[in-house]
Amino acid sequence: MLAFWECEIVSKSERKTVRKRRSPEEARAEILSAAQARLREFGVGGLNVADVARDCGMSHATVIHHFGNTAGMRTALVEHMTDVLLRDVIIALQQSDSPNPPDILRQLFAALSEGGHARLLAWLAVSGDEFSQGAPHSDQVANLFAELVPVLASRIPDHLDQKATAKRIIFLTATAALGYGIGGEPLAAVMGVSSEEAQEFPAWLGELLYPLLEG
Amino acid sequence: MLAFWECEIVSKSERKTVRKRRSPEEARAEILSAAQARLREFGVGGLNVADVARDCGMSHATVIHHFGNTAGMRTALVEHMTDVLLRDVIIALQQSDSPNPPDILRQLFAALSEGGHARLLAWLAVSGDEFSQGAPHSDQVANLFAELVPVLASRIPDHLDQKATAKRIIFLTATAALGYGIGGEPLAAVMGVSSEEAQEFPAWLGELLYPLLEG
DNA sequence: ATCTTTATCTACATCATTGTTAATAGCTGC
DNA sequence: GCAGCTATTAACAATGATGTAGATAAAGAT
Repeated sequence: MLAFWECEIVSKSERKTVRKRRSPEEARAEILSAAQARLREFGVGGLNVADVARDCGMSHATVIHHFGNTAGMRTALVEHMTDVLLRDVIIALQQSDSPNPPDILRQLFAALSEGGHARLLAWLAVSGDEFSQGAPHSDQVANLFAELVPVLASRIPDHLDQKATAKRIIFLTATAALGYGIGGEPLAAVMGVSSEEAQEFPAWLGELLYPLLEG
Repeated sequence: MLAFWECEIVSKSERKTVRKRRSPEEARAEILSAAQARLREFGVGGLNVADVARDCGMSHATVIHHFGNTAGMRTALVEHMTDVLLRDVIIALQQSDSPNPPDILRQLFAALSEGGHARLLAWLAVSGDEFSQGAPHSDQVANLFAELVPVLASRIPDHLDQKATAKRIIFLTATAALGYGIGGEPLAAVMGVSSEEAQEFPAWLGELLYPLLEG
């Protein structure tokens, strides 16, 4: 049996937690990673500082220390995810160095529909202007498309409006990839389409567009 | 100048608010309408009972009285919106009584991309299982597609797998409509596509698929 | 070693949202 | 008119999330 002051001292000394001290960059990266995982698993509702902090093994005050407030954390997350999205698209377009337009389109489709990118864009579209600060880098995306259009246009038969058709093809590829990435799985399920058939879909779309790129 | 007890009586009698008494059906409809408007304008974050109630000119306790709790209101909203979505799709497919497959596809595209239906589906996809109770009526949707597939398949050339091709065409139309409804506007803006050009896109898609339906 | 910096923690204050309860008021039927 | 039903309300309670303040500890610098 201890006297009350001893109890107090002991309990206070036992409560001394070991702190894991990170560099600011490490801390931010760790937090954003956990936040992204929570977003994937629990949706928008899971994006609160307390839960994210617990996933990182830190107190929520630390999260606020690094991002200012909850909104700061969220916009930083959007910025990070759009950065990754843009990087993936750029890589996809550069990777298909064989300037074979169907290949390019397939890469574009994959880059937009995979890796949760479509879900990110859907989230941005649905979360009413709440995260538009960290929104996609319009200029870079515009440049990307501006470079892509003439590549496709040069392959399109003369009797068509080459530039307009190229834009439409890209537009179709992008919208289909978006819809595929967001609702492809449940849609396939409800249509009785097997997952193998669904996975062949991008290739089929490429073949469908091939006649337009034979010029 | 009034004595304090008179003040009290007057203030209490003046505080008697006039109540607008609705039928349960009216109240539910009014609440769901306001909730849908808030969802459109403020996104998922705007869906709390207090704000919805204020938009209806009632207290939030009334909303809870009619739906049990906040989750009840939200699932009821999802149910209502998916009902409307399904109804619109059915109407669209029946309306094109001229069994001209390109027309059918165009109607399907319009029904899925317009009226905020695409945004609803995106919302469902992003809101991690939070509202899956009120999710689309899988059976009816499956029946819908089951009826649609043979109509298209009969028009598809023999040398192709008619049923598989029909499914792919429907799949493409649906995913493109989804992506178009969700991200068509900002995508067109960043691609330098005018809104007129974007509005012609569904028709162009129909023409693109036309050769497959000439059988 | 000592100092400085700052990432981290605990504890508290604040606010928003949700849900409950008891009273009230607007209908409908008699 | 009167009575019963219930939609509606105000007020309160409870919970959770956010943000703040001061103390503390881990690292580097001197």
